[in-house]
Amino acid sequence: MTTINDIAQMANVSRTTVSRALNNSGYVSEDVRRRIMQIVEETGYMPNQSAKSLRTKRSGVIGVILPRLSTETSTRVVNGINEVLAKEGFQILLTDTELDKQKEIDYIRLLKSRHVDGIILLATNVNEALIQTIQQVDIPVLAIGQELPGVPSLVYDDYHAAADLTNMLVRKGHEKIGFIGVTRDDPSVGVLREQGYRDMMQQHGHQINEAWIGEGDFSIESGYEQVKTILRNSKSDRPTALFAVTDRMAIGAIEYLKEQGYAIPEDIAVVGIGASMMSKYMTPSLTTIDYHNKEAGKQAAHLLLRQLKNEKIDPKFELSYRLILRDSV
Amino acid sequence: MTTINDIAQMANVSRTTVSRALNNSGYVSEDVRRRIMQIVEETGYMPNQSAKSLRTKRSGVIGVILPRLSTETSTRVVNGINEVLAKEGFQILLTDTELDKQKEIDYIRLLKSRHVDGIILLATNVNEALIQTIQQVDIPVLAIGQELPGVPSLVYDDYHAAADLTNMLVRKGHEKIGFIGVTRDDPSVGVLREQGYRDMMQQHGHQINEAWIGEGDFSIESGYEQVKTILRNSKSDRPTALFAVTDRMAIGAIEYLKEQGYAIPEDIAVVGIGASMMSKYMTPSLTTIDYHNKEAGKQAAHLLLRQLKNEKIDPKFELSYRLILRDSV
DNA sequence: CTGAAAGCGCTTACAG
DNA sequence: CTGAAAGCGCTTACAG
Repeated sequence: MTTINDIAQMANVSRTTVSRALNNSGYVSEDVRRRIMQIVEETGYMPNQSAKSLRTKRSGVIGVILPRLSTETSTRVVNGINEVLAKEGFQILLTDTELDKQKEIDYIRLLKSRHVDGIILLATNVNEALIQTIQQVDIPVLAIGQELPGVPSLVYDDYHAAADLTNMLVRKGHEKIGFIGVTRDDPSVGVLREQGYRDMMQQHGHQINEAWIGEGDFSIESGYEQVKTILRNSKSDRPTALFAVTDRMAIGAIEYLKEQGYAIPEDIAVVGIGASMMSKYMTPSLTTIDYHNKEAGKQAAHLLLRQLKNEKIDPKFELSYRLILRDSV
Repeated sequence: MTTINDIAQMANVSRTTVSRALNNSGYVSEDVRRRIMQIVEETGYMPNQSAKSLRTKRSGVIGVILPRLSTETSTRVVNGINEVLAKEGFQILLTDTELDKQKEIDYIRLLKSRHVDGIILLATNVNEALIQTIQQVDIPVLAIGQELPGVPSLVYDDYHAAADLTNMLVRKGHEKIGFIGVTRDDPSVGVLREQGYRDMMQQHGHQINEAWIGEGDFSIESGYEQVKTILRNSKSDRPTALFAVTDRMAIGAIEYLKEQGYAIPEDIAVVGIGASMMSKYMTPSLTTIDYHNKEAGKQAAHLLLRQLKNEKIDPKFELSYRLILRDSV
C-alpha cells in the first residue's frame, strides 16, 4: 500500500507538501502541485482514511440507524440520504436495530467510536435512555419519523394524514370505520395516527365501537389476523370501512377479506399509509398516503450536512404528504 | 472523549495492560483485569476505531457494493449479510453504483482506502477493468450474482431456473412463448436466462418468432412497453405465454395486458423471476422463481468471513432456487 | 512557498 | 504478569 511518504519521496518534496496539495490547504507552487498530482494519478494513491480520521477527528462517514433493513420505507429513505451524501463524498455506515430499543442505543455509541461525523436515526420510539445517549455522544444527530426532544427532528404529519384519511372515508358515507394500529410505544404511528382517526370520528359525531379496533405489529400477517378478529367480534355491528395505519397491514387485511369473499370496496373499504409499490399494483389498488420517503431522506441528509457546518437549524421540520385515492374505497 | 490513557491512569496501570485486558491478549492478572473492566463500564469507554484500524490494519467494517439501493433483491441480500456480520461484530459500509460500471470500480478503491476488511459485490456485469481492480486492491472480495474470474463467486443458477420455467410453460401446452430480457452486458440475467429459454424452446421443437422477444431494463415500465411492442409486432402470430426475466418487468407486462383487456392466464400466461413480495399479492398472483436472496446474503457473509480467516474457499458456489407456481399460468 | 516535528489513540514486539 | 517505546499514516501549528 503506497502512503503519503512514498508519494513525497517520488515527488522529491516533504509529506507536508503532499498533504497540502491533496487537500488544497496552504500554499503549494503550481509546479510542485502538478508533479504531485501526476504521481498520485499514476500510483492510484488513496489516503488512508483511518489515519486521516484519527488526526482530523472527522471520517467522512455518516451512520444511519434503521429499525428494519428490509422495508420499503427504510429503503427509500436510505436511498434519499445516500443520493445527497454520496455527492458530498460521504459514505454511509448502516446499522439495523431490528426494532430493539437497546440496540438503538448501543449503535449510537458504536457509531461514535467509529468516528462517524453524524448520525441519522430512523426512530420508532422515544425514551429517556435514548435521548440521554444522544446528548452524551455529542455528535450531530438527526431524527426522522419521531420528534425527539433536544434532537433536530424531521417528522411526518401523522396526525393530519390520519385525519384526512378518516375524513375522506366519512365523506364517502362511512360512519362505521374500523382501525388497525400499532403499539403506543411508537408515538408517531401508534399514537398520532390513532388520535387523528379518533378525533375526526368524534368531530363527525360517529361513535367508535371498540370491537373495531385492532393492534398489529406492522407485518402483513398482523393485518390479516387483526381484521379477522375485528370481524369476529363485531358480527352485528360490522364496520363498512377499515383504516390500517400501514400499507402492509392493509394488504394483510385485504388478503383476508378477499379470502372470505368480501367485495372491496363495496362490502368494506380499506385504506393504508405508506404508498408502497404494492399499493399501486394490487387488486384493488389501495388508497393510501404518500409520505415522500425519499425526499425525507434527502432533506435529512441536507439538514445533517448543515449541522456539520455548524449552522443552526430548527429543532423540528414537518414533511408534506399526499393522499392517493385509488380503487379500495 | 475518554481514551485508553485515561483508563490506564484511573486504573493505575499502563495503557499496554489496558489494551491487553480489553482484547484478551497476553497475561493480565485477574485482579487488574477486574479493576480495568469496572472502569471501562463506568466511563462507557469505547476504543477509537480509527486508531485501532490504523494500527492493526483491520477495521471491523465490510464494504457492500450494490447496483441499486432500492430493489427488493438488494435489500434482502443486504439483510442476510447484515444478520451474519452484525453477530460477528462487523459493520457494513454501503455503496450504491446506480448501475454505473465506473462507480463499481471507484467504490472498490474507495472501500480499500477506508480499510474495509473485505468487500461483498453484488455484480451486474463482468469486465476486465473490474477484475483488474479487484486484484490490485488485494483484499478479500466475494461476488454475488455473477461469476467473476479469479474472485470467489456465489451465483444463482440462472440457466436452469429459466429452463425450468420454460419447460413448465411448455408442459402446460404453450408453444408460442414470448420473452422479455435485459442487456447482454449482464451475463447472468441477460445471457444465461435467455439461453435457458432458447435451449428449451429448441429442445421441444418450438420455433421462436423473434418478434416475441423484447429487451427491457429491469424496470416495471420497461415490461409494460416491451409487451406492448411485442403484441404490436406479432399480430397474426401472438404468443400465448410470456416469460419476463424479472418480476418487475412481468408486473409491468401484466399491467399492460390487463389494461388491454386480456385475461391472465387464459389469453396469455405470464411468469417472472424473483419472488418479489408483490408477486404473491397481486392479482393474478405471479408464477415466479424464488432465489432465496436472504440466504444468499448470509452465505456470502459466511464465505467472506472464512476468507478473512485465511481459509481457502472454492472459486464458485451455486445457489438453489425454487419454482413457485401461482395463478398467472 | 516549503519542511521538521509533534501528536491523534491505539497495539505489539521486546525486556524485565 | 507488567511497562516503555516504537510506529501505524496522516495533518497542522510553527519556523524559516
